[in-house]
Amino acid sequence: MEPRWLTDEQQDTWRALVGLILRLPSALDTQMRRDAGISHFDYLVLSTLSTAPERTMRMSELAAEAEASLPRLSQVVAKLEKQDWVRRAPDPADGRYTLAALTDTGWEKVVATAPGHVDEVQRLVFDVLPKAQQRELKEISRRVTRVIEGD
Amino acid sequence: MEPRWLTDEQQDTWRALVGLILRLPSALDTQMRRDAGISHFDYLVLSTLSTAPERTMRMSELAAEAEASLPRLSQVVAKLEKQDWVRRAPDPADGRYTLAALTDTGWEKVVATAPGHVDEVQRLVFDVLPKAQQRELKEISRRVTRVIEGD
DNA sequence: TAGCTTCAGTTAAAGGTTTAACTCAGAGAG
DNA sequence: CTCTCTGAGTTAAACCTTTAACTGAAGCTA
Repeated sequence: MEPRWLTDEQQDTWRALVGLILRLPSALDTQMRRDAGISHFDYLVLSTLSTAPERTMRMSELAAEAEASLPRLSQVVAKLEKQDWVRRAPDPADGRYTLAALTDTGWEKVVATAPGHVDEVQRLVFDVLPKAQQRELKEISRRVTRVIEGD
Repeated sequence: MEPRWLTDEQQDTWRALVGLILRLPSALDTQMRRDAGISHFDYLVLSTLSTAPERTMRMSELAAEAEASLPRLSQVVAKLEKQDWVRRAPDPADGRYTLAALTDTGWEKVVATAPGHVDEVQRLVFDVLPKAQQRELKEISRRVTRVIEGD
């Protein structure tokens, strides 16, 4: 069974994509650590919570939205809890779930941090891509993540 | 100075892209660990070396091609050296540089591992993207990484 | 030649992530 | 009612990555 080797064209594309997935995360991290003292993933957790009803979500829901494993989320939320940005409590409706809630100081942290983050996203991504490519990027990302989810 | 908030459309795109950059690396890692017992980054280092003249490169060159920091590369190469896949020696032409060379067993490891890797790349990326989107993906990735490099 | 500087590379420590084992609440079967 | 099963969440250990400090080779200046 002969493997399906990449064409030269595909190799170029693949190398470019690998460059992207290796560099973009660390670029986002750099900006967040420099300007807000937290990692990009910390911010993702806080900002995801900030958009939820009551600014509260179950840990497992939050993990799914933030594309994280539950152990990873658990560690990070423990850290955020020490800063008093998040608080955890068992779900009164079903003790198996844990509700994570954004505190007022956590909300303030998001508000203070969001502008620098969106500026960076604009600068790194949207400023350099014409509208048509922005549309393609959404479609491409969804198609690839859909396959991965299917596994 | 009002921050340049993302439009709804841009938010969708951004979320999709974040999903991609969080999931694709771990999907690649999963396949490599399962089928070859090494990380995707280990493979990237080995395969990059395998394409170099004499299968030999300076550490700093290799770090640049593999988009890695030098400390990270140094650790990984130390590990690969223990498996006798790579050997290091000072550059005779200039003792400040270190040459990393792929051994014969290292070459065999790449040959044995490549088919499973390319199959996975085809499956996750190229199989789900029409040619036009493949072209866009290359262009998009290059534009974004170019900005990041510029920093 | 001595001494300063620069830069490649390694090493050590701190922090983050993953994997596997464990705890515990609720649901269902007998 | 009790036993078992399932699945959410935490914890511990191994591993990996980053940051900062260190080593050592070559070049430059006096």
